[in-house]
Amino acid sequence: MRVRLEDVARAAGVSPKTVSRVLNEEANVRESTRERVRSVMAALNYRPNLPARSLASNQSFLVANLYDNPSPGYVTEIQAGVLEACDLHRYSMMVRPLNIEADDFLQRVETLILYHRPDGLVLTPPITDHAELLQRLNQQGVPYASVSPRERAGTIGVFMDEQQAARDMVMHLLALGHRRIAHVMGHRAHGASGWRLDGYRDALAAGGLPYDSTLVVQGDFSFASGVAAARQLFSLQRRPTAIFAGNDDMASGVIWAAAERGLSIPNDVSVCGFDDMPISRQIWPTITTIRQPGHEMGRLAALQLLEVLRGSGTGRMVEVPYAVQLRESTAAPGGNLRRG
Amino acid sequence: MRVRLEDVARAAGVSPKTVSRVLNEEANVRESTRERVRSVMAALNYRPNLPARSLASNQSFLVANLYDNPSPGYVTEIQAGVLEACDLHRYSMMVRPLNIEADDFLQRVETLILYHRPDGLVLTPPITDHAELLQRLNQQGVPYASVSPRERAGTIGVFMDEQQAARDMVMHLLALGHRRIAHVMGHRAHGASGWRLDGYRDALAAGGLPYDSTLVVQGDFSFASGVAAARQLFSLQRRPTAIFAGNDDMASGVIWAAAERGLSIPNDVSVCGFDDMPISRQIWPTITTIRQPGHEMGRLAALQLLEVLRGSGTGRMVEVPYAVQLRESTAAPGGNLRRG
DNA sequence: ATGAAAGCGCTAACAA
DNA sequence: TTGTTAGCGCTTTCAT
Repeated sequence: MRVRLEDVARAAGVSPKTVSRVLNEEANVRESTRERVRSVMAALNYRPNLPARSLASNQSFLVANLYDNPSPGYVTEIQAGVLEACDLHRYSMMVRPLNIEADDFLQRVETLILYHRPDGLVLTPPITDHAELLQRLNQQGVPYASVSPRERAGTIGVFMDEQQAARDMVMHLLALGHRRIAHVMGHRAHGASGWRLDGYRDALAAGGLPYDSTLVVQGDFSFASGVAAARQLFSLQRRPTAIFAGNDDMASGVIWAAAERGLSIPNDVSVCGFDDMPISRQIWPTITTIRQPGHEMGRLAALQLLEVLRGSGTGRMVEVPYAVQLRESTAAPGGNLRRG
Repeated sequence: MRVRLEDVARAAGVSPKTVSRVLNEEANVRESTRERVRSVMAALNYRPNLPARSLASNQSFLVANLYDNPSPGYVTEIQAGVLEACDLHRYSMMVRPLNIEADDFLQRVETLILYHRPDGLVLTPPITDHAELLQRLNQQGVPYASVSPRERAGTIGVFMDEQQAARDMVMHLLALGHRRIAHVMGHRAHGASGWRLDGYRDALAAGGLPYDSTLVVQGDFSFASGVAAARQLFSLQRRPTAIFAGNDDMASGVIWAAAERGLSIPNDVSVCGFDDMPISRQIWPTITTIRQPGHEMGRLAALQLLEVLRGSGTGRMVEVPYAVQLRESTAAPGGNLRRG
């Protein structure tokens, strides 16, 4: 038979309630008692029964990670970070892919909450910005932490200064001597698309360049949209000498379209992306991009949530640093790339 | 207050046990009663309390998906499939990245099992082949289903005829006229590496070509190992005209190394991969590969497991079909590729 | 600082 | 086919 809390209590010569106190790190236990109980737990290899705890305490010790993101690299990084934080405090994590545009999106989240009763949620973009969902969560008192939400006020979680990062990225292109710089925007539903566009505009302004709307093409963060956008840009009378894509998938699409058209990168066109996903290191040339620490962001967001769940704090909106990752896809206009 | 099973019973004019029977799809309930209870459940928007069910029935309704796989694309596909199957039967899924080579690998799985008490596991390669783990699971009576295990006998889950697929892939190269075909092997710990090598050898034999060990290079399924292997192959006195990489990540590494060396693909060298991961469509040229239906495999493996868990069957080892995906990275030796 | 009693919401075992 | 009783392993509330 499995070791129960009662067995630990008997072996330690205390009441079940005291063992429970130790288990839950509650106050009002003498330090010597606490240690004795702990050592008995270890000796008996005791593991609390999660369902029993949940039933009695009305907590599930469960964090649900909701996402609707086409990038497997991003998703798994965030997941691993959330899991690390959950493990630390012995919470479980469940993951939930969703389709934010489906008719039954809210219904599905509702069912998840009613059925699994997670103590809290970690939201990732674009779910972070679904106004109706957030409103319901607030109404129902379901705690959540957000990764890169559009609206940071009144929310806990984690963010990066994406606008500044995008600005730095484009400043790098300016510093190389580019004057005709295009931008491929991400999906409208994502806050990131706006921030990255704003950073692009900031850099142009800082460089004394006018904003030219023919150089800004709508994409949706997918590889295919990067290809389409690049085809459009390459057909322009005056081709841009550099393209800042809103993420790495689109940047790889741009590079693909360049190859299709016989353009050499970065000789004929410089290309840069955003996120530092694996693909940015796996194509030729490797992509200059912005390093976004996905694992760390998942971990920090979950930690803020857990602070609330455990009553050990209120959680904050934490900022994480980015870094410009220079690789081979950017060079001075007409610059050269070793090619064999 | 939340709706409980007792509330449903009262409203339907039956005993709690009868409601429980309906909930668990047990026999011995008159059809009319069953329907009445169901409609009351729906009317009250009743959701069973999972912890209470677990505590009373000693089941967790939880399936854990264990993996140690460097490919995010593969992992998320499998995950989504497992989740779909779990949803169907109202089981939850938790995911668990692990490091199979860590000293505490077994310890970690043990802790997971003791703490979360999943009713069953879905294993993915290479965890499927960890002899000691399998032995323990069998000892402890923890049910599991495997995706592409090395040893299929006595196991339930899902597999693909990878050897045959690899053979087909290489036969395609032979059909194009290649006679000097290299192979980059995957990680030794993965059964897939062996099957794919065997398929390569089968094809050579079928084509009447000798096996040349200088044309077979050890990799580990990573992009970097593909680069390294290709550098080695490209340095050979007599360069291969085609390279069959053990997966798409390595194939993209080969293509990267070709670009580095100024070799054109498929003009100078044909390259093909395996798995049909997103990267195979996101680089130039797109990669000829074997389509492996990850989502479907995850789904089917989980369904076999759930059959066992729900007592509705014993589960089987299911085979799924593959398909050769012809793309732009393969052509006849000296063949041509449109390049602008 | 510690303990005793009650009960969380469901299902198992048994009874009718 | 349906119902009754007991109890899963823990935490809560309240007492001491």
